[in-house]
Amino acid sequence: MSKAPPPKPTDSELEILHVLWQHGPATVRAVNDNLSQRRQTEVGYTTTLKILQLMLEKGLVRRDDADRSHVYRAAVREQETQGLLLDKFVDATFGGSALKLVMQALGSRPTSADELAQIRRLLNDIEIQNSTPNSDDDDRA
Amino acid sequence: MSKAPPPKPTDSELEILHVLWQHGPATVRAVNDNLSQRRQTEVGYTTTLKILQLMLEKGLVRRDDADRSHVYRAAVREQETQGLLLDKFVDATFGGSALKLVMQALGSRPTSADELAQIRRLLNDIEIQNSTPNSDDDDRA
DNA sequence: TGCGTCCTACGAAATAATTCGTAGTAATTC
DNA sequence: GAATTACTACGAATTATTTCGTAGGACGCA
Repeated sequence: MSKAPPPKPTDSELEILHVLWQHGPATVRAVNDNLSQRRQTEVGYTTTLKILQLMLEKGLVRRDDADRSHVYRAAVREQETQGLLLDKFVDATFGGSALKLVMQALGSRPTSADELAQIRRLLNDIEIQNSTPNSDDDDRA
Repeated sequence: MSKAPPPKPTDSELEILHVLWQHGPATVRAVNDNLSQRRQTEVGYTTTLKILQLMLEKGLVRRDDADRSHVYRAAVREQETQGLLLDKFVDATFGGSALKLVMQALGSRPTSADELAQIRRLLNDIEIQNSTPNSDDDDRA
């Protein structure tokens, strides 16, 4: 058996992950500065430190403590984490229907022509994949 | 000044809202039975009662206490609530980009041809709306 | 009327998340 | 080498959420 997968990050943890995903490995100081910037309010240094320590225990980040200033980096991938959170959110909010979510997301907010075009391209790709099953992803009828 | 808008429901509150949206006004007993069904585990009656009472204070539900068994009903609309939650979720998880969310939702899970068709129809509707503003949804230029 | 049942109200425990203060220690500087 | 600064570890207060126990009142019925 392998180790337990990292749990769903909390809001604060997710904010820190965004920083790490965007900037790569960083010290507590760097993360904290970045965090303070993107919020209205300052964040206490030890607050950021504490959360990073908890994230380390949960397996959400790894750290290099060779130097005195430890360097943290994300241990989970952005897409995978977003996918995990999305699954939970779809279940909780839209009863598991990704379709409803997409309809709501597109229907209740302005969407530019460019964005619509991107989505159309994606739909085309998906339909091609659906209709031309490859050896990897078979569709037994 | 008007009254404060109802806050974002918590997970448990959202679960109860789903029951009320689906079944209409209901007693605590009815909500609790329904809740116990859709979970693996039983829910304590007073747990449901308590949450409904808190939801009443927050303005998420209204109640008719004319009879001994009070009857609760949702005070917030399903679509609006989902929209509110979706906004927060998009901000927290996808940095505010609804496009990324949609791409992730469609790209990383199986989507049936029927669903894809529905989305295409929606895209068409949106593009028509974008290009032909009507009198109802004004176009002062 | 008295008993059992169902209901609401309320207090409070348990857990989780967020925040920060303090202490100790290593590095830096004069 | 003494003082200042920077960093980690840790404890703890605070707040929110979820959960349930208990008390008290109303109802129904024999």
